[in-house]
Amino acid sequence: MEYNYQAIEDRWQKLWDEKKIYEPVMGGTKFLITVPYPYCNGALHIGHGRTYTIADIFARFKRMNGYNVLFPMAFHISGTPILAFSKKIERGDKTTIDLYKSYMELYGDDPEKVYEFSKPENIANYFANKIILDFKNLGLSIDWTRQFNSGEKIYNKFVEWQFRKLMARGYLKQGDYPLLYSPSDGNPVGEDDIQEGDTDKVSITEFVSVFFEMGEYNLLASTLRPETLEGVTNLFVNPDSIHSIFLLNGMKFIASNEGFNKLRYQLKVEKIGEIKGNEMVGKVVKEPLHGRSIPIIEGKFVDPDNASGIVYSVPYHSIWDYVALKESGAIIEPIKVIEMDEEENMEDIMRKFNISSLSDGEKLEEATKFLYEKEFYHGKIIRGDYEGKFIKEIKDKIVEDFISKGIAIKFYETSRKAYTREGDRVIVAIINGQWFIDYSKQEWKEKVKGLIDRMELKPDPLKSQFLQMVDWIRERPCARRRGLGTRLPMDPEWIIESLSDSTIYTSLYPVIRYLREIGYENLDDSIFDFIFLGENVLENKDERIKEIARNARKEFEFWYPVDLRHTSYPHISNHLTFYLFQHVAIFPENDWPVGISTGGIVISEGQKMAKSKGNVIPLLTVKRKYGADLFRLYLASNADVWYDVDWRSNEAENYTRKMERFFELASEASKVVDEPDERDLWLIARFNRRLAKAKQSFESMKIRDASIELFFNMLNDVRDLENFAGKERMLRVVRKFADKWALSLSPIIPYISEEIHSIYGGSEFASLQNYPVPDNSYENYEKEWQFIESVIEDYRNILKISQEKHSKLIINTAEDWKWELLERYRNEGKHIMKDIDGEKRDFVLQLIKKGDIKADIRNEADVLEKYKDDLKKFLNIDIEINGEIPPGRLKKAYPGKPSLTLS
RNA sequence: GCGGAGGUUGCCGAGCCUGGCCAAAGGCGACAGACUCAAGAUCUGUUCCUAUAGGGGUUCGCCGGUUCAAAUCCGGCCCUCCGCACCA
Repeated sequence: MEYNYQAIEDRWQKLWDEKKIYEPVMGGTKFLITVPYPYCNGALHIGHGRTYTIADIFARFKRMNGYNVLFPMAFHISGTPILAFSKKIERGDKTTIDLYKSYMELYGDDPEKVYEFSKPENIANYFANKIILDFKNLGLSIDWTRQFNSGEKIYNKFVEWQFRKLMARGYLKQGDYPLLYSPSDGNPVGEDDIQEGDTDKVSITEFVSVFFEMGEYNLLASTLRPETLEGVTNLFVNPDSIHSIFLLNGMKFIASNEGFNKLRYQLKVEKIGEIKGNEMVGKVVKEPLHGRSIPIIEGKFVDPDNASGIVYSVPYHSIWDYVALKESGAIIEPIKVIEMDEEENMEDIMRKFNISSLSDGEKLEEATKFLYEKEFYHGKIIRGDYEGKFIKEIKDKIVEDFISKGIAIKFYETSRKAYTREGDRVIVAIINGQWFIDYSKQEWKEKVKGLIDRMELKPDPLKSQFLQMVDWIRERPCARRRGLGTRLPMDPEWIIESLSDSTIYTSLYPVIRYLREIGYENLDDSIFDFIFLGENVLENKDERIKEIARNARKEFEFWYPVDLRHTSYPHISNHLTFYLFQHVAIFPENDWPVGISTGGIVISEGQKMAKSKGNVIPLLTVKRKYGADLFRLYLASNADVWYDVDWRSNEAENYTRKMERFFELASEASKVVDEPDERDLWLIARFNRRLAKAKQSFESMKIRDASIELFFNMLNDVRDLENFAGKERMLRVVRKFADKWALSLSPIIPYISEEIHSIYGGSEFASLQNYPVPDNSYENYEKEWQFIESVIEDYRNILKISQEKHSKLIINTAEDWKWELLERYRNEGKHIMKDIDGEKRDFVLQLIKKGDIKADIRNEADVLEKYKDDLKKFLNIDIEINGEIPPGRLKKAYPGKPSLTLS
């Protein structure tokens, strides 16, 4: 029978669907496994497929081990990307339209319907449906009856409830916060609103703008290195740029016009005049720390469009300043502020980086970075209030001090010059009243740590990574002005941000159908309190709703908490950490998560998948080209769960042949009627040994080990038997365990497993069978075979170095006295060396050196006799057992390793 | 810098926790043979060096240490990758 994966997979998928075998009802020992839901803005690629497949393999294994497994999923649509895409399509953005057309073509839909995507919910629904198809194709044992998406009204109500709880527990707060912003648009902007925003990320840089007094004015000079202020020797002002004079807190300031226009969005300032740069050059200002007078020097290199457009100069520690001063011809003695074990001299740096003038911009940048890193991590301050401190320890404190002393302000600037897709400038604005979740609360952190401590976390390092995260996590902005999602109930101007609205939604899986029954318009906090927290607060509801709620509560209590949440490691530092915090904040302790596992990502042909590289492989392509089973097997066996998988198409081709071989073996064997030859029973022993090992591997999520044992190594064993004993004999043995073999692989390759199981007369689904139990009653046959194998290996070894032609192989087993000594050695240890000598001594010495023997069978000669004909044929040489050989040769014979003589 | 992972024989990648059966699984690649008119696919064998009898030598980032014995344990050093947030 030919292996037609397409037909097999279609058939079983349909049957699973029809019989609803992955839609569990309450009862037995439950196991709830979840994976973070995907964001529905495009076709899924093989990386998404992996995370779900690993979870599915584990779910299937658990199911076959008697657990009542619930594996639900839902869809994420909150946030800005979907909205942004739909806007772009509405605007007619060609790149986006082409991208979405290509998705639609991939799925065989009419690309002209792309214009329906100008409604964001159409994007979300379209891809949610495609994801369902993709995942059904993959053979995931998901209960689709419990799906929902994060844009549903029920979901909104639920998240509102969650945030009111957070508020009541004091975990929400408001404050000011810098954001990327488009002044012409009057709105914050995200990555996808910015030109090249996805490939060249824009972040917010925090400058410190220090006040330098010039008469009644303060010049605002900006720096990224406030710790060097002690070493300031002068200011640089661009003579050609126009500067604004403005009021801030009643004081008069000067900054470049460009700088002032940014500051307007960060602080309350009022422009009262202008002054040109060259009017200031040559004047003197007072530095704020000691009131020293320093000159303003002309600096044409100063970019008025960077921060406040005025800089202060620290020639001892800044290569820019050093070179600029050198060029200006001014005679100024640098002041040293930072000391390092290995001092860097500016002249050396100039040589090292091949800098000759200010026009070497790139090299100057490079040198600046080099110097800064060195000084930041190794430099110690040697002047002023912070003398003796390391910069890395004190930098933040310095900034705070300057601000509280009233000698500086923070100035937020974009990390590079950025423009919106419409071409308008992107700057940084301070948003007032930004909402935060206050993850910095100590008591909260302690509880989370307690939880982490008792959770089952895989792989092991996950625990310390989580603990680290808990220590570091601070306030997190949790709402935005735009995007899809749930409005913040206490301040509906704000929309809850997408990572904050998806932290405890796993609790909806058990009860979503009841909530639908109740209807979103009837949902209020009391119902959620009742269902999720068991608080008895339903008095004034009508009986029907009370009844449904009581059932929901029952189902929630049954399934919750989540036994295992599996995802890829990039989620550790965000989603998973929030997931833990939020559960601790909202739910009683017995509903806190039980286990988390993280896995690697998928790379393609050795490279990270990225749209820009054009090497993203859609899930659908793989399924079509190779089939789901092959893909699953590949994922399972290519790398351990927690390492990255490298998808290589030529290896995938090789898997195709293995799959075919497996299928053909099983189906051909099913037609054989003869009983196996006793000599070949070792293969059954081998299978059972591998099965036992694989089962253990599965338990600890070592899916790779399990798949290699059961699939690849087993196929090799079968091949060995075929080569040794011929196909006919091999098939007779394979028939004996093929069904069990298929079942043992069912978690990994469920479709082919169903097919083989049915060929062998199984009337129930393989997916619902008990996982096969290893049978160790064949052990002895394997020992005998191991012995034969080692003889074959030895023979080949000798053959390699012996170049003469031979027609006969004489095999002599070890003399009895050697077996006796071996027995004594095992019982008494090396002490027996005392009272033996000569040949015996040599023998025991070898034992000590080489360790015990592999194949321990006393009747070696009988076994050899048994396999003699096979060996003859296989090695293509005449064989004699315990024949005449030169006396010295017998010395080579050891228990488990007979002497071989060629003649 | 902080935290995590890792450096293994041409490549990928097991082994390391629980030292000895480890010249080190498996795959890829390469070489040779079988099949074929031929190529491919498939199958078989070889693949650190050396040796015309199963032996010897040198290997598991580098340097030391523990041990009868170390890829595996301990100490130090060098190097690589990942995360460090408001982005799903």
